[in-house]
Amino acid sequence: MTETSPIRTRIAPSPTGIAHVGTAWMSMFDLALARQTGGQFVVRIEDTDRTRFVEGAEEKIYEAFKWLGIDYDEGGEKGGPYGPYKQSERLNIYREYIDQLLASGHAYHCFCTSERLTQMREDQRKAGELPRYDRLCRNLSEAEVNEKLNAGTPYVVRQKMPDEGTVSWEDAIRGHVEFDVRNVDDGVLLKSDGFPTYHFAVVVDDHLMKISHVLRGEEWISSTPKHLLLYQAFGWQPPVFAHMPLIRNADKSKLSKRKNDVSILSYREKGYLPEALLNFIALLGWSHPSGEEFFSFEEFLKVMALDRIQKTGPIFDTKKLDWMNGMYIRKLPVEELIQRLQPYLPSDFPQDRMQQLLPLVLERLVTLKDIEELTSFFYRPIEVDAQLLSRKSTPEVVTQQLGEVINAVSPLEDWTHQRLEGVLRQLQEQHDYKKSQFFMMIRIAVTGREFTPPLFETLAVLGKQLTLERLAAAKDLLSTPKTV
RNA sequence: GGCCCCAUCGUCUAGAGGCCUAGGACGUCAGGUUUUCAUCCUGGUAACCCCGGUUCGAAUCCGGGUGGGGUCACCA
Repeated sequence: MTETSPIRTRIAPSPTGIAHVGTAWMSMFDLALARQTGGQFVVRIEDTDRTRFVEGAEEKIYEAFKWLGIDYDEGGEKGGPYGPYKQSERLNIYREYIDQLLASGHAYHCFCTSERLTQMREDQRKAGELPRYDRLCRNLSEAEVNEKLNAGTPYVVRQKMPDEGTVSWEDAIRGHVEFDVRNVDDGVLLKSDGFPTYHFAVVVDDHLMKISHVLRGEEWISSTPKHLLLYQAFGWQPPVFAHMPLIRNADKSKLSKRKNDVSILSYREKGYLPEALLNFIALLGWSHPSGEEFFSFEEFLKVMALDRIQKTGPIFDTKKLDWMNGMYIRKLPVEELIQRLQPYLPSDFPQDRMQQLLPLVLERLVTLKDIEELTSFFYRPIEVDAQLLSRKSTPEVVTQQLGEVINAVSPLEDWTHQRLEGVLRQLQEQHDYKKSQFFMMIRIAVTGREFTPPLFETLAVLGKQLTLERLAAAKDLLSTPKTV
């Protein structure tokens, strides 16, 4: 079997926008195959569409890979022995191979204008036929072709499909797949601007870069016959194809940025840990042989095998990612967590109190970014809603209770949560106050919120001075007679 | 519409003929712990698309339906 020989894989992103989670997902599998066999994982930039090129998109991809820890071997910013790894820099190479195809009769010049093609498709649509090139230029004589060429007529080069027969391959994920060539169009190989189309460039590059296994989305299945026919025309050995399922939106359509957040870097911005994201997407369409759900990227690279990849397209539902991220955060050693938290801390965050604050909110963090929202009342002025404060009682009672609380805690010498708890519980029991009302009142008075970390610890960390100030302010808030 | 791919709880999945009265995880619901939220613990809810066939036996194999998806560009 081929398992023992080194596998060379590649990811071929187009710099047309954001770094896509699908790219990272596919790359994980590519990397695993390469690592397991001592092969290489290559990054090739497919920038043959000048109209969709986005400045900076390529850099985003490298940045995303770096953040995730997806370490490729060749291409990208690293270069390598089969470069250039950017298609726009390989134009002369494609030209050379196009000429080869033209000479061998596997391709032909087409001078049809886009207007004619549009009209042709329109007519076909009206006639109920399937839209495809009518092969008008396929039988142009050499003289006719030369004449047009000499006249400088714009042209494209098309692939000459066989008239009949079938093309098939053994897909590593789907098994035997077969197409009738009569369903394959005479597609464009070289565009009029001199750039190759994806279909042509991908075949030439994969061959020249010695890619042995092509992992790509299911969306490419229907164009694989074109690619296979090109390999045949060149007399090249095609790679193993493995068509992965398509990740989907909730409505089952192909994952899109319109319906989902598919930007890798935006997950970083939102405070997700790269290891959590990686673990989460590894579980899409694949499962660990042991049934484990939590495993490191290293572990994944070791145990991944194509035969555990599902054929059905998984829906990208990040609910589980939220849960997983929280779990990963809580498993991090405190010192490391503090380091990871740094980029998400607001400028006014009291770094010197991190050791006190973190334990209070640790189990409430879903993302790293939550740290700000969860701790802000410790170091920023609060706003207390009078209505909320006396919601479960009356302003009079609350005013009185707050007074008692102030009297009870004011004398405290050691401001610890144990002492605070002792004093306040005693007060509550002494008057037989309803716990939920009494403690919630204090909570709202000193934090302005209903949901906070445990009350006594919160008070302890808040400090005596600030606690008393806020209690007094809350009391004033209610006792100040409202003038109508 | 042609061609192609696919089909297990709401979601991610286990399952490669009997171990399945279909397992796990997330979510959700209920309860416990608790001064709130969260964490944690316990329990519940919930699926093999349909119809044939093969077989002693089918979630698993075959066929047909149905459903969903992809693709039909000088985009990838």
